[in-house]
Amino acid sequence: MDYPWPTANPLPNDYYNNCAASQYATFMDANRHQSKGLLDETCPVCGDKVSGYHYGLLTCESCKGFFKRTVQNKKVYSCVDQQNCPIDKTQRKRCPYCRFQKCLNVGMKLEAVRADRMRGGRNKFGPMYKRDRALKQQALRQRQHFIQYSSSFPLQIHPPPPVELTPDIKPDIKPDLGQLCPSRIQQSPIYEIPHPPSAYQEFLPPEIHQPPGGLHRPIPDVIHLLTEACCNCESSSFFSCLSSTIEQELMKWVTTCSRPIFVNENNDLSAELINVLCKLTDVSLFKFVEWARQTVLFKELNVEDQMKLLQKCWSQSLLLNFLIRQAITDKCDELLLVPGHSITFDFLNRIGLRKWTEILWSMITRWKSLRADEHEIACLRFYLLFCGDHVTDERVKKWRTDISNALRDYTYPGKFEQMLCFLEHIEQLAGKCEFYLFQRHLKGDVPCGNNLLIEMLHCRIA
DNA sequence: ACTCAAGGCCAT
DNA sequence: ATGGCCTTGAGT
Repeated sequence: MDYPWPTANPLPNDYYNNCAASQYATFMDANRHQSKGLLDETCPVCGDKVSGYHYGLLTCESCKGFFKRTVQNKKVYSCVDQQNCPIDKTQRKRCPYCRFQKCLNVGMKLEAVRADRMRGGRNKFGPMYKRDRALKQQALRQRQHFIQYSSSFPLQIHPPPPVELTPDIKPDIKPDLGQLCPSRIQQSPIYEIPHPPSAYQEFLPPEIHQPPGGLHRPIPDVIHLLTEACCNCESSSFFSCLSSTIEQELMKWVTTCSRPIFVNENNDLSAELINVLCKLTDVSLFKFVEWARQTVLFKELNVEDQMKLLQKCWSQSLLLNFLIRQAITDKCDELLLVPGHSITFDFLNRIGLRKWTEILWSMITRWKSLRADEHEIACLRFYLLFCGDHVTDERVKKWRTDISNALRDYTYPGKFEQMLCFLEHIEQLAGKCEFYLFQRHLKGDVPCGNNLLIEMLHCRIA
């Protein structure tokens, strides 16, 4: 059926029509209405108070009436301006053309207006409303869980302090990754590398004193198995895929923004930077899940158990992978992005990320001091992988015990405890990062495209 | 019997 | 034309 009114839509129609519609509504909802009930929300068209589900989504009473009148009476509007009039509670009457366009753009459904004008009853959207409600409730519960989860940790990742880019640096950020750490910045006398960092000491595991080498015991069979499974998880193909994607994303970002914005007006990571970081995380996450699902032991589990384990460990595993990669590089004053591309800590400090730099630097330093070999790293990877609770398969608990026993037997006395201690710190930091990302997600800073990442943020099990 | 998303009514 | 409130009726 053809409609005479505008149907311009910034997203493909099927984006709204499929189940994505309710997910989108939930996502938008979660952004706008963090701690309120379903009806304490704002209309996606004009921002007025929502009165219920109307024509596909939660809207206010007036936009419901407006949409109904427009469709029923087949009204044709025109815009006297540029067809981009602002629509809010006070100005919604000004331009019906733009108001109706916005109704369509947010996903109000023409087909929910009845041609026969029959009153009462239910339509085909009933199940969608139900599903949407359930998703909102789930999001609300998870958000509350995150808040509890977060408050149980003493450390907070606060926004970094404001650090102005010095005028001589700004024009030098060119669309070339090599330019991210130009030698002039590295040699700048103005900023000191936080060496050693003063903050976040309480966050660190104790100093590790490595005894002389040669204290490892024979390698248990289980460790051989795990080491073999890990040897290709950061293989060249795996890493080059990740590397080129990261490079492309960074390049795209640096070339798109005439001057990259790293922190926003609140001195928090800018939405643009979060956007890039989320894309990188999403790719890393995807690769990690891909590796886990085909790896020894894990692949024997049913999908439900696999999901539970991945939901529990994904952020910790990504952080551990990051630390492992970082330890490979010799430079102690640089953050390795991908092979061949690094950013100096000094540069990160300059762009306002000092607090983040300090945390990462501390973790990297302590990880390096652990001097874990490939067998120990494999054990830690799998130990994290099998740390999830509420798994139906009894073998998971046994595998976890076997791994920790094997690691204890293999390492020299005391190192096993140090490693577990380090994993606890990884868990804390990963939890903080996850919570921070979830908050940014609620603010709408995590782009919809990061499907796996968003799914993980939403599916965190209490 | 109750819910709630449709359409209808009518003061503004 | 708008928008707050009312009526309706299939689904639960």
